[in-house]
Amino acid sequence: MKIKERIVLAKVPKGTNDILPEQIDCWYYLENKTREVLQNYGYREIRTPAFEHTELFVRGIGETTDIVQKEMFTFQDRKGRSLTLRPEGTAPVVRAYLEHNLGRENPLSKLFYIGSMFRCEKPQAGRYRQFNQFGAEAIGSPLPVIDAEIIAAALSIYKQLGLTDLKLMLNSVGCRKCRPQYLKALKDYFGEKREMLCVDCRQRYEQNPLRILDCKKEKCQLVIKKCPSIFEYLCEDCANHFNTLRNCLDNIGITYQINPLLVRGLDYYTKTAFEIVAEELGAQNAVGGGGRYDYLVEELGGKSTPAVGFAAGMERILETMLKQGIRIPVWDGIRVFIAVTSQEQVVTALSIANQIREKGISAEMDFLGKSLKSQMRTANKLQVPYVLILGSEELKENKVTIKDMVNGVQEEISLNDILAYLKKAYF
RNA sequence: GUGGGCGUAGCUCAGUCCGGUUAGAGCACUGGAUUGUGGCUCCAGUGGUCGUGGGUUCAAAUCCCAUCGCUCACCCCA
Repeated sequence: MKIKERIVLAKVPKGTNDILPEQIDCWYYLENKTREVLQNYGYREIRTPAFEHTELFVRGIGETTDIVQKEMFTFQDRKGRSLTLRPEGTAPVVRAYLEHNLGRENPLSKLFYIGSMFRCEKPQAGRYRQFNQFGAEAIGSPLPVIDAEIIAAALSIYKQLGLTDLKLMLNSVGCRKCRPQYLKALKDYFGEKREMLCVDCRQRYEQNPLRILDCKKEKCQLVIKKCPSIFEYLCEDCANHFNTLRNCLDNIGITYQINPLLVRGLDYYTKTAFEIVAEELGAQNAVGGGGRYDYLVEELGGKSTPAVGFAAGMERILETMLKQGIRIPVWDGIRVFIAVTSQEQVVTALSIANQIREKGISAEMDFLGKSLKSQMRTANKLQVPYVLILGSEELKENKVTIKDMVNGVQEEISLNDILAYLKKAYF
């Protein structure tokens, strides 16, 4: 094959990554801890397809959101139906909840997922086109105590992973009743000062004034600083919800920072909105976030059902773990290497290797016809604690040499004693 | 979509400013250092159209133009 062709063929698409064997232990560790913690909190795993009908996301996430407007991987199937690779996990979970009537079995469904999400953005640090998230959704309860629980579950995962110095940011974005009034107040406020806002914010002013609060531009910040606070406009229900949530969090020892400017990019949030940030990460510093979405189930065709959820970015978590120097347990590696002194013994070697493997001990041998010296080098590179050396002399007497690679000592043992010897070494 | 930085061996990079032997180093990889034995050391070897295309020149990794890729930031998010 020509070099030029190889350059294109042997290259991942932009914004995607291979996870190589040397990195896989991190992923196992993260996934296992996540499952463990979420199951302890009573959440059950659900797996939904990697793609859905486009309409699900348009309706669920919101037409005016950046995700829907410019970040979705949308394509047509052969019959012209529009499908989209899932850009987030909540809408698919709610879809599955409705499709399988999970609410009928159980008035409260506690579900979690782990999987890849897809967004067609320009990649940068901590942002990829295919990335992995885990998340949890509690569908069916309007009570603030479930908000507190799901926040606690998220924080517990980070804690179990050994992460420190994470900040929980908390806000309420109101509901159908009170948010329109706040939006009107924002419009009134920003309307007078429109000249001082950036181009993007003038656009946001028309589409979704709440988003202006998120703008990081200095001149906008000056205006935002003095804008009306959401907390002056929350209705009684929302205010009570928020206060009770705070009370719950205080009581279980979770510290948080109230940030009235915290606005999430998905339209479905109501009442509680939160974000968990790690300062190490720089520009893309959110390792997780979530909130309540009391209208989403209804929006997707179900009956009115309150719900709350969160999602976390797994690449960002691993990145933070790396920056915080957290050690991750790795695979033990191969325990026994079977070396041969000549090719006549390879079949015997294969047979012995399989016997060892069937007892649950990992074993490896040479498949390249290498010299004994070179096999020993391979064994050493694998950091194998024991090497079995099959020599013609010993085999005549049904014996093999077993070498302890740590202290370099070797002895001859009978073929029948191999398993007993290894078992003694490992159990 | 907008801007900045960077593309030389599998990896980390030197060489580029100021054009001039056959493009280098370390690590990694392969083999060897007396019969069938790893690590340390020593020796040798494999590996590069210097991202790609064009231009200037007697001569280009080096200068100019274009293009692609990577990366960081903005926007937004995980």
